[in-house]
Amino acid sequence: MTRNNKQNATALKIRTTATEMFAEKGYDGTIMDELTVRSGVNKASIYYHFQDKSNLYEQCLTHLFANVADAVINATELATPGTPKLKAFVKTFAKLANATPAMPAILMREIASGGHNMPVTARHQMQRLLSTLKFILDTEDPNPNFEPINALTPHFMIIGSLCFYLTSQPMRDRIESTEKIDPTLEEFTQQLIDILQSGLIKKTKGGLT
Amino acid sequence: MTRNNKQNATALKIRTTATEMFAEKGYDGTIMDELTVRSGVNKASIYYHFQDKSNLYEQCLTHLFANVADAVINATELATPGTPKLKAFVKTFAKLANATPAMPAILMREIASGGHNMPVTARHQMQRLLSTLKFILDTEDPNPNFEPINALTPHFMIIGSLCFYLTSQPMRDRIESTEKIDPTLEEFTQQLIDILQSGLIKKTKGGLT
DNA sequence: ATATAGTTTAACTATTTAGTTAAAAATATC
DNA sequence: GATATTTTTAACTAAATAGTTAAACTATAT
Repeated sequence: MTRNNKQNATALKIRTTATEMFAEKGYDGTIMDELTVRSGVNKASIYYHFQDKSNLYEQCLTHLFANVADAVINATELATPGTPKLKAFVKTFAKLANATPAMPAILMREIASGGHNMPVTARHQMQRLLSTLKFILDTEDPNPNFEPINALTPHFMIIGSLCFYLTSQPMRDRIESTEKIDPTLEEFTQQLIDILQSGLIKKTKGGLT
Repeated sequence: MTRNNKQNATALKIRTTATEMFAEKGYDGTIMDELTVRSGVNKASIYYHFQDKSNLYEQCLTHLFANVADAVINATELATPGTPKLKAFVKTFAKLANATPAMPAILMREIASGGHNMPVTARHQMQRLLSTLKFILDTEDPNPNFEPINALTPHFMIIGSLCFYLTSQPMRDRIESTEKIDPTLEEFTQQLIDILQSGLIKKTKGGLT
């Protein structure tokens, strides 16, 4: 293992563990001494690689959100006529959020606190996602005739519901004792897609009051 | 002002300010000394009325969530044939969450951290909301023929999207410089209702893939 | 008016926590 | 393989923060 690899390994270990902890306990709830224990990296090493806690947080968030938007946007662009873009959008976001549970947790905390500690880069990624959804709904391809609508509503219906579903899973698991009634992520995602597609598509007969 | 009134006034002032702060900064981000400044109540008075920070937090959350479920459930029960229950559910929750912005913020933080510091009473209120929505979708009155679906999906579509919309408002206000494109809460709520009603209603022709 | 219980106050204490230091160890460069 | 550079280490410091104390104040009942 070369020095560069080792440096990368240490810094990566710090960032990975820190991201987990920030997601679990929030910025203020994350204690640097606990990070040294959980990461197995000495405190001064942390401060060597990342100048201070706030910088560490910033780097964690930047890395965390960096690939999400790319992956989702990429997946929607690859969507073939047989695979509607909206479906690709939802499915890819769901898959990524599930694989990286720190992302929805930190996103929820950050939004709840007005995004005051959210790095601009991270915020930009979320805005890119919204723009992409807006484009999908406007160009209505390959699904014809989406009703004109402000994209913010379906956007938050997707992001919001999936973040709530995923982050509430441990809580729900603790509650349900007798019957296992909750939908799986796949079921949840499919229902979400179905409702959105039926709800967004141009209707000949008007909806209910 | 009697002594009892004064006691109530002080305790109420503490709880109100603390709830605001917990919503803004989270549990660990809320500093007791800052609470004394913002509430104008001496520190020892806080510890007199509430034994410690964790107890104060518990009481804040209990009070915060206590009336939300009641109000929403009450509104759905009062829904007349002309006012669908689903619409009443969404509109009432939206109204309450908007009037009490601490509620969605704290809910998001708590769910993000696995609900480990959420008082059972507060959690029960959220479960009551879910049960109510489940009942609405099952009894399909006065809207006929809701497609059988696990209520968790529309539940999180409602709660999740509204929490995201409301708590992200300060963040969005900071960004948008040129054009004011975001929907108002009323518009957002109406779109949400429309999509859900169209998406949940029993379809003769099957939806898209 | 006074005794009593409830309430508020300013100053204090103990602990936790972010961040530092200087030396040792590992690694690269010559 | 000696020398310079980067990285890691344990012990330390300064500041922030939760919680305490004992005295002063207030309202109410006797």
